[in-house]
Amino acid sequence: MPRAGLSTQRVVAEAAAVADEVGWERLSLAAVAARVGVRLPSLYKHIASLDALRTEVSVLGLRQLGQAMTAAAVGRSGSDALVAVAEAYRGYAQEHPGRYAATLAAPLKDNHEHVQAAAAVLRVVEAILDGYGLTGDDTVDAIRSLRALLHGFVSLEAAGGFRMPVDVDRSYDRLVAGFDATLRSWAEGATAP
Amino acid sequence: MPRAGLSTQRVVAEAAAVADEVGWERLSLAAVAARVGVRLPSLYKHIASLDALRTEVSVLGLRQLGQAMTAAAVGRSGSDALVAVAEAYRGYAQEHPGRYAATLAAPLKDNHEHVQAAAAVLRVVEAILDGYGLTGDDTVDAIRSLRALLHGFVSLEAAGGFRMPVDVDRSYDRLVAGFDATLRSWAEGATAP
DNA sequence: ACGGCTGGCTATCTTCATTAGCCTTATCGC
DNA sequence: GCGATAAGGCTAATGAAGATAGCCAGCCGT
Repeated sequence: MPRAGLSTQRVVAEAAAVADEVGWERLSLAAVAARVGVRLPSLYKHIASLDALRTEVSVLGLRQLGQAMTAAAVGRSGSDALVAVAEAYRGYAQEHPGRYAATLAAPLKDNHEHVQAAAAVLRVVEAILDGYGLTGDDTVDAIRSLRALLHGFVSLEAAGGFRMPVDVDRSYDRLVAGFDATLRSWAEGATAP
Repeated sequence: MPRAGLSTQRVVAEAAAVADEVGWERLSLAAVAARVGVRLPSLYKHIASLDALRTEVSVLGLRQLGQAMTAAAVGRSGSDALVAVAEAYRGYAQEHPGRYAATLAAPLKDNHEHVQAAAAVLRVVEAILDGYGLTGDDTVDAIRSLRALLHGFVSLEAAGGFRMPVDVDRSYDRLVAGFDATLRSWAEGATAP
């Protein structure tokens, strides 16, 4: 019996592909095993459990999402950076819906790599908001709001929530532009008095 | 063997309770059967399948969410209505996380009741936005943006995404207030020239 | 009382995650 | 080269869960 030449990396990558194809919630060891051409129990030589595999797919997704966002942010600042990162965020979620869903679904507890990857994403967001001159709790409100905005739009879109015959790209652009204006007003309010 | 006195209504209600307690993704027939005190196959006298049950829980959630939003909106308009409905939306999601998750997860295809319930929610949102004097595609952009905002914040909060030691209520209020301002600016832009 | 529908049940099948244990293939020390 | 050893496949078996078939008791209207 020839060896399949698997590795944890490979299994995680294939699992991510399965998640992208059939949906994060339908990711199963059976599907991964079939895809890589081994019997199901063989996977246990490379992963601890289905839950562990899911966590690793989540980490992979967070890392890739962070990279995409970082790449979009370099060389830009202020509104330009905001728009570019928002675009990259949505683009990643559309290209890799399974991985994207994975980034939200995980425990985030006591997993160093997971915390690291999540922190990297957060850092990009913080860097963008730096350009708006926010202070104190305003920064936290802005981070939360931006994440809510991006995630909300992207996940509703993925769930098929936007059925009206109006350009979805345009709606997204306007949402982001509106938030840009909101951030500016927050900054003004903080520095004015 | 005494009859348990079940009904489709009852099974759906108990399934909703299970979803709220253990999470939408962990809703199982086994858990529902154990909760109502019957054997698993007995449930099939009242529901067609697990998927069908999930759809019905989804409809229940949409209806209740719509009622909560409608109740919050009556007697208010403009910013007041927006803030009140946003509060009701988040409140429902916090009280019934399983049902809330259910409202997003369903197919929405060829199920009349489901479409009806979703339309009721949409109607409340449209009614609120009416007060801002938006026109044409602006209305669609606003609907999508508002849904994205509310859903994004609420689902990130439910996923444990807001860990920083800053008041989450405040962040939500500011996000909603910021969007209120954005809507006003859209309306101005449309009527100005 | 009785015939039929209704709503429980047990038994069985399938799929999937998981564990145990075998056996072959690489690889490393000599 | 060559054998020891670890690693990476496998089959077999267990248990949970969804789904189906078919039995049988209670409740109904006549």
